[in-house]
Amino acid sequence: MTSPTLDLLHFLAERGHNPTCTDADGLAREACKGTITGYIGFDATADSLTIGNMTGLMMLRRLQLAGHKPIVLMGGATTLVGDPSGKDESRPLITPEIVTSNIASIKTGLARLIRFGEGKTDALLLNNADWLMGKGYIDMLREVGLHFTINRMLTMDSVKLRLDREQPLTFLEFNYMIMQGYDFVHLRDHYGCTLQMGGSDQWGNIIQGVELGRRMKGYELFGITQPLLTTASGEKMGKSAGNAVWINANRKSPYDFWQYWRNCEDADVGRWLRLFTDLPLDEVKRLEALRDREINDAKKVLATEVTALVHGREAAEAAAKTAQDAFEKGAIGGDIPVSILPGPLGQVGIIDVVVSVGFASSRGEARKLIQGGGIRLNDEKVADPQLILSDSQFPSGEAKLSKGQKHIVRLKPA
RNA sequence: GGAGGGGUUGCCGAGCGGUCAAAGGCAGCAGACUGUAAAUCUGCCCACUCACGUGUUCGAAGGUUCGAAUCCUUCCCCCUCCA
Repeated sequence: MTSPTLDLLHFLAERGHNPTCTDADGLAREACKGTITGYIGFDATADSLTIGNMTGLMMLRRLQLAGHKPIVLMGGATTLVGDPSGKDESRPLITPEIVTSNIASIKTGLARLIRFGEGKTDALLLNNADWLMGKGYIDMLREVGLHFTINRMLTMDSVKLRLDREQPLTFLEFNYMIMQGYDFVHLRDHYGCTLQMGGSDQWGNIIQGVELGRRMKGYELFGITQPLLTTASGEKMGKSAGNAVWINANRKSPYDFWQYWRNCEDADVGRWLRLFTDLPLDEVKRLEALRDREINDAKKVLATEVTALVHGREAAEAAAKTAQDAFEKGAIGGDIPVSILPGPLGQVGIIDVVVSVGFASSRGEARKLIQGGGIRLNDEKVADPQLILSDSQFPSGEAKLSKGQKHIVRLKPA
């Protein structure tokens, strides 16, 4: 048995994180001393994290599983500044009030992925607003700014990208890396945190923190990054119909979340199973070896396991059952959303119904959908856009309306 | 401060007095084929209208024209080069 830390890097590698470490040997020595505390920072630009953040969350989860202590750092202060890394233009400013409420909401979505608490390896959720907001400008410059040279900062990729493209990089954003560096040192001071993880776009920021710790206090700090995830066909991971796949249930229902994973590309199943579930590796190997029609079984396992990690086992099973009923039995129930008709039977037209359930954003769009054969009522194509709904379509008190193969709604009379 | 180049429907990007609701590509939605996959092919893709059509769009406001995204004026914003 090697040291726990070699295990950590090895563990991350075998689960598909492809970690790059600033100093693997040093981190190994550090692990010999005992539990490592490691953190990842998240911006609070929205009220929920997305599955784009999930690889980071899974790294924290695995840090914890490996017997170490994770810190989830919410960027209550840094979000007000905006990280230029990996972006080719500035983001609009966001107000402190929004950031605060975003953080509160994000917290609720993390409970199942990472175990929080008071114990030795229980995770902490911190907010850098707690130490950055009250920090005086002159203090900050003298304590921290002293250790950064413009020469060095200008060599950072995040800065170079903007300069090379002759896109503006504001002084505001230019300060982001200083704040992030200071966070790392603060976490080392107060929580003994010696490891920062993140996506490869964070490499520069992490290095700055490592160097700052050494200059200010002689600390030995470490960083691990993982490459940006893309799907097998080269898309940036985590978008569905152009929208982010949110982790919080109020943003995306467990059923829709389940569907996202169920619909992944064949070529991604193995990677996703490794990264986003805790399934044993032999099981992963068995599942990813399935071919053709059978690979659907692997996708169902993937969907249920990931959904269970995020929304809980019960919600995951329910989503799986709803999907099975809907797609394999043609039944509707469970988590299929219910919509009330916008008018009385015998009067409401199908077009208005299609719009009111959200299948189309205008009546014209609804009409075109129907004309294109995209709408079905009780599994029968609606051919006539003028169709008026009547009792006969609601034999059991409700009707099934679908758009395409995957969008289903249960209709109930007003 | 001086000299130029721009701002077009989600994005990229044509158009440069009528035939422009505006080419093409991407993204998206639907159909076919399938396995709730990928690839491919087809249709749709500002709004209202069964439809003919109508109403709002091409940074903003005015103007010239029978007629403007296209020309003129002013304004706002972005970029490049020179100081």
